Amino acid sequence: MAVETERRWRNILTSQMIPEACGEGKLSEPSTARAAASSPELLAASRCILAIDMDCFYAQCEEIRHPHLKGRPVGVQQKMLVITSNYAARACGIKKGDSLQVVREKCPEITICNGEDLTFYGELSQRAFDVAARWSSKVEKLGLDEVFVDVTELVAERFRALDDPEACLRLASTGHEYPKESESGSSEVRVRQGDWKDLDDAHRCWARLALASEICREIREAILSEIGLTSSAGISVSKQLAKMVSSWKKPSQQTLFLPTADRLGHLLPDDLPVQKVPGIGFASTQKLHELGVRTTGEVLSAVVPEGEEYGRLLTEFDAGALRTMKALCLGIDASPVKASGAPKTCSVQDSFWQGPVRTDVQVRDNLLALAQKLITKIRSDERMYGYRPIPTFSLSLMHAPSSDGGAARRGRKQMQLGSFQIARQPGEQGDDERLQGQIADRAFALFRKLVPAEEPFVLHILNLQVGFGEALGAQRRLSFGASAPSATASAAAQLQAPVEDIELTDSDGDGEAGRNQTPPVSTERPDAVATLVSMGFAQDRAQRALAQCCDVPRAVEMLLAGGPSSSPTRLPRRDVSSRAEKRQRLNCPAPEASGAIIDLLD
DNA sequence: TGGGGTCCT
DNA sequence: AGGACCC
Repeated sequence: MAVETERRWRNILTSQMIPEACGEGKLSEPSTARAAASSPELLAASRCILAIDMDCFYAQCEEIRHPHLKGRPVGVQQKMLVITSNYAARACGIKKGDSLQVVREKCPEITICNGEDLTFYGELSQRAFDVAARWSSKVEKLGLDEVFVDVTELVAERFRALDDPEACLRLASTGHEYPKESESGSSEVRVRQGDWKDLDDAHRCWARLALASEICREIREAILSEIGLTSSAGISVSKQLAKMVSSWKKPSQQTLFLPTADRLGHLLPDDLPVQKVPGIGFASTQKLHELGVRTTGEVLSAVVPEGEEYGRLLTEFDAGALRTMKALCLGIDASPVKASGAPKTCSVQDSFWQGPVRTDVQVRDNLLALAQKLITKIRSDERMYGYRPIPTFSLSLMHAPSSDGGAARRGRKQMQLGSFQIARQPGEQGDDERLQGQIADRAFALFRKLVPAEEPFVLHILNLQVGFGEALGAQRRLSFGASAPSATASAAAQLQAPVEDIELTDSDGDGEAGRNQTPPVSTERPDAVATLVSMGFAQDRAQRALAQCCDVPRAVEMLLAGGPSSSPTRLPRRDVSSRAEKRQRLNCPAPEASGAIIDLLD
């Protein structure tokens, strides 16, 4: 390939690499790629990222909850809107935001389910997350129906696990390959592991992505067989590109995006409307449109710092935002897949557009109902993620000053809860009914600060939110993890060493020894509890131990040690994993190299 | 238009 | 506390 193309290619790949090696996850300017850009080791480290998206998630959940609905037209309603529908309903022409009226006209035989309570959706979402977490510790939630999975390490481990350098790999990617019309996988190439080092970086990158596409298929298959959810997915070197191709073929299909040489100048089409780019949202799109900028190509030609249009852009965006936008329009995104841990906030909301709330008594009633929902949700979060302090509480609302006067306004008031505790300790049996009234009292006080007494109002939205603090008892866990490598040491090693250089040795001396000896656990609660009960532990002790430990092995340790104790323990960190966990992941379904990988021909 | 979340300023 | 982004 031409020298210039080659250079750009390296720059682009480098900018999408492992963020720690690239400078704090910040987007890199392609034209100012770092000196490290030419380092072959870094180039070889381009990431493998999956974006997995459940098809019409709420509607699928309703089909699971009510199996007789399966295949018939189903819509999910919130207030007066049908927010989503299954594919049988979409065949009638139903679109995402249609009103209930329109939907009934288009499809009289449709079944409408109320989707205002998200509890069940949240449970299935968590189970899907836990499935993905068996393949990687880096799983990031985006809403209830989407996850990013960074499988870079697993890909590297599977390649390394080929202990016979003469063994042949059959290489073919799984699923579609953007923008090819036919399914890939038909053309295959045999490669010996010993040839690996002779491949150039581009081909290595493609081979790794092809293996990632196979891993993606495994994860989606597990989500389907274990939960019953179909999904669509994208595979590429960044969250952005993976996400953008994930919707190319739907439903229940996946697409691989290879950063091939012929696309390097324009990883994204020049005429792509800006709002299609993830990261450019409603507000930015409005501003760009006012400036006459509608496509990625127009952004790129306008964002040249010496150019005429740049000054106009600077009136609406700051320089940092412009750099980010430029990178996104080039198809460059170095943002890391952040392991989603326990939620940081918990909120409940209700809206009243059709039946306006105008009196203090109505507000009180609604606050009581919201407080009840909030407590229920908090208790659920505590069961799933452990017990954490709850230091802050806030109310936000949208209201109009009077019935027909001014425009809707938003407001928010926060307070510190101090000695008033919503959180419970693991063993504690609090009086949640009294708590409900106390929460409503405080919420009403906050409401008063936003809407003074005697002032007329029409309330449209009420929202209660709590913020979680750090888990207590950070030191307690050290006593459990003595035999495992410490989390911090492992993290430090990863920061200093390229992925390829760590975990090369198997301390058991036998690469096969650990295979399948540990049941896949992760954080899935119902199964985990059942596992512990089947091992002879009492159910309530098992639940409490799991709430504190989050995984079966640690819960077993705790139970054997006489726990769970009444003092809360720190949650295990999701973003570092022990050697045992890694080995387990490596040996996850289908570790065989035979089904792997790529079309090495151009 | 809903009922959730995250991060940045 | 508000605003941006995501679903």
